[in-house]
Amino acid sequence: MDTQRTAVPSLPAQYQPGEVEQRRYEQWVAAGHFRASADSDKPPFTIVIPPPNVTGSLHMGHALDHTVQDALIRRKRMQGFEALWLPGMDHAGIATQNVVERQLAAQGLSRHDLGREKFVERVWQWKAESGGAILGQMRRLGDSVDWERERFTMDEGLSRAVQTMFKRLYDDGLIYRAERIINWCPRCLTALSDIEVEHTDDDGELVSIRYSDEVVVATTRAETMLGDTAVAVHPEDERYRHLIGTEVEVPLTGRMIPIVGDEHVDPTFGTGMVKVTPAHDPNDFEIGQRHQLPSLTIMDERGVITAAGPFEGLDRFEARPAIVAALREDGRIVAEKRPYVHAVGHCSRCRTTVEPRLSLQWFVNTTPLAQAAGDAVRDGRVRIEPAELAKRYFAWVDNMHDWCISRQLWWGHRIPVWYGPDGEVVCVGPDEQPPTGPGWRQDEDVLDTWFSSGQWPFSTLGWPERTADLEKFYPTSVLVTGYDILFFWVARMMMFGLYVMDGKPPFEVIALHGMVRDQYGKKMSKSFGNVIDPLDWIERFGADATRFTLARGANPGADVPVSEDWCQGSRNFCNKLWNATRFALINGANVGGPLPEPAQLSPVDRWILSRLQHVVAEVDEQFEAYEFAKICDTLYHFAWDDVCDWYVELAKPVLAAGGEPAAVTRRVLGHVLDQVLRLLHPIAPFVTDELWIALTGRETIQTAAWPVTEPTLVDDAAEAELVMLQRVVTEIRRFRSDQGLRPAQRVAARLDGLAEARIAGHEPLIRSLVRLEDGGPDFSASATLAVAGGVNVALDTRGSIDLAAERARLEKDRAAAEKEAAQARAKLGNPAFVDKAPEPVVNKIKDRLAVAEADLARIAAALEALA
RNA sequence: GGGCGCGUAGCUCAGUGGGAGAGCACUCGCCUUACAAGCGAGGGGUCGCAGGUUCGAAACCUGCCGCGCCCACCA
Repeated sequence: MDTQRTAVPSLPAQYQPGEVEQRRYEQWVAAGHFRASADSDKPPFTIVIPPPNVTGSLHMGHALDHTVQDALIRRKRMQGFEALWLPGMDHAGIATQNVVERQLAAQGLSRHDLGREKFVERVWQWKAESGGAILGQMRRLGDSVDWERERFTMDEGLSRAVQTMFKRLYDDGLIYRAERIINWCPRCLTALSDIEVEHTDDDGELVSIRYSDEVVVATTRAETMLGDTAVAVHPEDERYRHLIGTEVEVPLTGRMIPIVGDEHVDPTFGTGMVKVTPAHDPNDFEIGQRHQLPSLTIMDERGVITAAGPFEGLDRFEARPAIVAALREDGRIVAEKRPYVHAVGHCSRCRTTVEPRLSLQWFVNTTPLAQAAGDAVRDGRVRIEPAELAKRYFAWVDNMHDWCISRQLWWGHRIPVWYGPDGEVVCVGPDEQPPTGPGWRQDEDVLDTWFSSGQWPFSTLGWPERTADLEKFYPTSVLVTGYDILFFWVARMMMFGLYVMDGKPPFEVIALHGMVRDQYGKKMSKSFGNVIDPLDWIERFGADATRFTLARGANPGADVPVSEDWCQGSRNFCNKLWNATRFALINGANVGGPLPEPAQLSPVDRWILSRLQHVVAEVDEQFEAYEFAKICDTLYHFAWDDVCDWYVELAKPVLAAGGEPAAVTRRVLGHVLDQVLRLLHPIAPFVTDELWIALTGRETIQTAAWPVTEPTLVDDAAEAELVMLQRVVTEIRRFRSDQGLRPAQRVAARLDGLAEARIAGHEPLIRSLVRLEDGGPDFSASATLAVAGGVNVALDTRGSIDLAAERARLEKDRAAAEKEAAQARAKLGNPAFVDKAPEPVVNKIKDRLAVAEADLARIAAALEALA
């Protein structure tokens, strides 16, 4: 049995993660453990990383996202899958361009000073510097990504995918160019899609302006009146119906505009009259369309008034008060309300107030694509975890507006459309030559960054080519990301994937996690000063502790609160594993060969092996349900409570006694630790690998098989026996604690009733754990303690027992038992309960009553013995 | 304005119809030869409020109060 015993390496008493982590990670990469091959016979398991913004650095949210993905990948790898975790980064068009523009601004330059070509070159330079930092952070986290497949959304291959996708959508009539009111950022000087606009409730000022005696309109944006081309009223509004078809003069401009009737107007709001500015408001634009109103653009792309007159050249926010002042002077202002809180859109990248602007842009007609994206989830081909979040997904895809994809930026994929001298428009595919000749020019704009990241699950695998990778690894298995980009990114990938991959959705499961928050549930923000850098934790507590802390808080779809205290707890847990393994090594734990025959196993061995089977089954279920918090909880308690606090403590006397029982225990201990380390490896890869190698002498835990349950090892009797043993031990310890008996102090005692409690065989163990010694033949008790399961302990402490304290304790226990018994009797005395409750429930109550009554009897006997 | 969700121990959260749980924090006692980043014991909750359904509600229904998030073109 001891032949495979490993040499005892000298592990230090405390786990030092820093040294271990760097050494191990380089070994893992060098050994090629993270590489996946399309040629493999193993079934594929694929995750593509949500590509981080190339200019950013990884924050706690990434650490959470990566921990979850790495855990899934590592487990599948151990389960024998060809597991591919594909890394990469996103060029993040507008965000990246803004960063570089800010750098230029610090030198007093603008992108126009450099010109398009030089500017883009400059962004590539910045990408090279910044991207490297992210890759380094991923290594520190322990991400087992296939580095040979790292991709970037602006790579040649991915750019080819973008062009192919554009061309295909264009040819199918799903991409079109139109003049529309779009969200415009006057600072970034580009169009924004709906999702790039964030609404906040801002203070404004609502003024009512008298256009004529009968016409009074309200507005928060007085400056737009320079572009008014109508006033609208509800067609059914009795007050104003007679005005429809007449004209009114716009103050300050002298322009005559018609009054039209339009259903959009809410007669109950304000005066029930609306000024209509088709070029500067999306609603007004629609009203304009319906009534063939002209659109008067009164502002340039920077938000500066261009309408001729006294306000020309003023910024929109200067023009507003100036116009209000001028109107007031004219006596045109009839009412003012301020502050007036209303929703205002801001550029999500720079916070500038968005200006609705009439302009010519490219759009994707999302109607058929969004329909398919919704159906794939509705019909179960794609599962959203947690399922409740599917409602949000549907709310989005079922109400999707057409997607504005052109951006007036330089950093990104240029729109592959050429315009000819005679108004020709040619969309050019990746293998086609763009038209040449005088007068031809390419569209200046680039595509929305989500247009390329939306193709990530297949473009990274080689699409549009039908590569071996694409065949093997698409569709991907699970997409792990925060619920915050369910709309931005996930819905786009669904639309594109279904569209070009023969209706195959890009992933089987969408596993959503929440946002990382601080220990009070507050959002982490720089201004609040509660941001935690994952690298700081990795350095102080280790990557495993950081990962465990995040995973431990990760309930599906829910936000994840973290704090340094909790990370410290995780670090302590890693150290606990470390020391448990140290104990095992010192005591010659054996990890080779089959487990001993059942007949050789002690009840304690059978108990821990049985518990292990439950744990393996639970962890598997929890993994399948993405219940990371529960995985951590299960393993934490099994490793710490069952293995360390009970099994190891119970094993000590056995190991000390030596002989065959000790050999059996060494084998069981080795097995249990081996399995626990495997189960924990996906979450805490470093410490488990280090310990497993020390324990087994083998190369790495990464390729060790994932534990499977062994039903023959489930042993209910042994579990019941240990529960009783634990209760008795705990009760005796409580007595010792209550009595202030020093842990080292031995007490003479006689244990009565162990046979009735079916733990007679454990008497030596119990005595050893709670330091009770045999009183010998002339034993005479000075006190009696009633403990669980019919066990009484007769003690002789030579007069040092505080009888009053013990009596008080027993009285308290009796009160509790009486309450319990009374409750049970009341239930059983209720005919409705006995009649209607299911039988197991009734039996349970009967059992409970029996136990309570037995407890009462024991307590009474003990009290009598005290007296 | 529309939609979704939450309110359980001091803090953060599990628990979805039958004995109120975990981690951290707290109290007491211990350096018991794996671990003081540890060991043992303990205290602490009318499960937001009010009704209802049920033999039985923290859980299911209704209303109210409080909080959060997402979406949104009421000037």
